[in-house]
Amino acid sequence: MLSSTVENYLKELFLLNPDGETQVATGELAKALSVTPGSATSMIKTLAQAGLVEHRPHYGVKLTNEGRTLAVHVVRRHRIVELFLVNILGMDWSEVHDEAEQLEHVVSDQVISKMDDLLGHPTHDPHGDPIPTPEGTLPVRSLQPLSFCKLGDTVSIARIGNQNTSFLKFAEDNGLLLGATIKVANKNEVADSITIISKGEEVVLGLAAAGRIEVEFA
Amino acid sequence: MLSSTVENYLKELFLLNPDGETQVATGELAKALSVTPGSATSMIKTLAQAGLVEHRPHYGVKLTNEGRTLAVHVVRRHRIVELFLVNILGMDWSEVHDEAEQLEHVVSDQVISKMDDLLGHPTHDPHGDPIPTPEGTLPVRSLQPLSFCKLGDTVSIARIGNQNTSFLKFAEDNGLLLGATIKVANKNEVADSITIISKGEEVVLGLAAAGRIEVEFA
DNA sequence: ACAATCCTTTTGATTAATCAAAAGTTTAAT
DNA sequence: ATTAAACTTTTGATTAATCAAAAGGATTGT
Ligand SMILES: [Mn+2]
Ligand SMILES: [Mn+2]
Ligand SMILES: [Mn+2]
Ligand SMILES: [Mn+2]
Repeated sequence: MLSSTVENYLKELFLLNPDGETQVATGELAKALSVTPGSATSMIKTLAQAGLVEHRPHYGVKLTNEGRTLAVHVVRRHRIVELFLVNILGMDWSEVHDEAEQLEHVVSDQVISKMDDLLGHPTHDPHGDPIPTPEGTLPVRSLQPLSFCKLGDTVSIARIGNQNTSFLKFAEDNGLLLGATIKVANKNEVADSITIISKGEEVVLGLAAAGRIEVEFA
Repeated sequence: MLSSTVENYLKELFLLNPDGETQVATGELAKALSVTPGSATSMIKTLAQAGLVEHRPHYGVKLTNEGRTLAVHVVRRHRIVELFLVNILGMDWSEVHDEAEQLEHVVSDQVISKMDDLLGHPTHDPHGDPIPTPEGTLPVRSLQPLSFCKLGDTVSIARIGNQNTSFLKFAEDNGLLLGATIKVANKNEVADSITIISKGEEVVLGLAAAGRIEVEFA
């Protein structure tokens, strides 16, 4: 049995490097998990010992196939739990991330399977993130950040890549929900801002924030 | 934040001594939690330090009011989760105890409250155990063990005081479900057995097993 | 080539939880 | 009153996870 801590490290390595192409820096991992770099180094060594990651000291770390498989299952549990909390228990999409962060480590495969049935085998979580299948494959979509859109583009919102509660509340308050159609009304690289029309209202966003909203052409 | 370990100790102390009248022996607690007596002693000292239990060395341990309140909340979470797993997710009553044993430590009050709403504010869990209110009060029923029944008694099953998976499966297979009406067809103190009619079929139980089935007169 | 800087790793300590086995207490039996 | 049995507590060690701070690599600018 993997500890919650180990599962969190594996999951974070996957999220920071989903394709397993790059190497994740120790400091980057440490920051994502809110631990000191020394703690991360120490855990990386443990995981390498267990064959779950490959570590090139001073260069970085990467999941092995075995580690990746385990990580993807944690992600599956996280996302199914999130969708369950929203769709079945009626919680707000801005609240469920922290709950799922804990639940992902204790819900059994059987519970996940029952939730999956009840939800009708969903492909995406409340934030638009793909839900891996039980076999570990991920649906792929080609999305682009809202910040890349050009003036006049009409797109629909497909993913919010920021789990922060207040960001999600802000998005909700301004009609920036999954599937919502929006139009780019202004874009000013110098002012670092983009203006969109959502539900007939103008909403102004910094480009950094807009970069965390992913869209597809409708 | 209390650790899962601390919550398990508090909960077990409550279950072993719900009325807070007797003292729980260190060894009894240790056995219930599957730890060595030394581990229990050590944790008891920690809990006493935190004001959650009162410890009389070599005599026993008892929850304080504060400890009891925390324990009852763990019990509430456990039982709501169990009922949720059965009624909403469709799991078997024989499987949910172990799941709930983990989930009770991570589900938030908000999740519990949503489950409670969805379940219609139930008063008892799938095994007939009372669900404490959010304020910590417990519904009381006066039940008696099936082993105390006399020949000819007709009673209905109100609680199964044994969470063991195979016991619960056996009970289910023999129609010994909550609310089922049964009749005592034979009782032999010497042979240590009792025979009941359940769904027209005879079922023979040892008196120890029958002692874990609690009934009320219909 | 040589610092300065920025990371990463190592070292040494700490905390929570546990166990095995030794030591101590209580109780019950002779 | 002793002794034995049963239980509890203490002691000493271990494991997982963490941190602060020291030490060690790598990179970049001069
Ligand atoms: Mn987590
Ligand atoms: Mn999500
Ligand atoms: Mn538990
Ligand atoms: Mn129960």
